[in-house]
Amino acid sequence: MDSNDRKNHRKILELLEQHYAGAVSALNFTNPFEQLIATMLSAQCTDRQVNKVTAGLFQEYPGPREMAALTPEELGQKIHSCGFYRTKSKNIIQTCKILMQQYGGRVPDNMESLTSLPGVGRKTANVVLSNSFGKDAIAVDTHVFRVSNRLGLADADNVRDTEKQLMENIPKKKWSRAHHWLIYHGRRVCKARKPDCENCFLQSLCKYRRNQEEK
DNA sequence: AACTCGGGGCA
DNA sequence: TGCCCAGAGTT
Repeated sequence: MDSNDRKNHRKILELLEQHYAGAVSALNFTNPFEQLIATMLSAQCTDRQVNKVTAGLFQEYPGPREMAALTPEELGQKIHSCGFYRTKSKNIIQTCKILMQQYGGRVPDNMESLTSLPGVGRKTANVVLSNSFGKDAIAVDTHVFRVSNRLGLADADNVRDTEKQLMENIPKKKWSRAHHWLIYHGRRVCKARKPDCENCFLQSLCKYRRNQEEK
């Protein structure tokens, strides 16, 4: 990590911000409970599908008390379009019951408690911690992992190292937005299978692109 | 590491 | 029609 790397990181972040400044995440919730449930729903389905479901869902069931009273069949019907609905409804209802029984109806604000909830893994926990509780954390999903590695914002073979390196390489002020930029870039341009390097505004700064050209 | 869960959107 | 999606849990 030398001054050239830092300069490169800074340029990449500037361009990401410039390019995606207007892009707003549909999965951004100030309310920790809403953030938790929306993120649990978002596993392997598009943000649009989640967004379609959540508005009405939170209107009708604003907290764990109300949501815990649903049967898996009832909730499954409501979240059907998000996929994996049987697993998700079962986990969400059980999580709501635990929130009521063990956490006074509130969402815990630490990693250990969050990941002990059924259906809540490290990524979901970090989204809640950083987004709704203002904790120092960056959630790393498949897009963030892949894109940050390709760009050289991280060089890691596991999620925890990516988290650490991103927190080192990105100014804290930009963490939550950078998380969104990387995901957005991963969906539109830096795709897993066929990255569209020819049309990428970061190609001159990208480590992956350089490596490809050397081949 | 390799499964399973899954309906919906999109080329 | 086939492929893939803001993951997590089990084997």
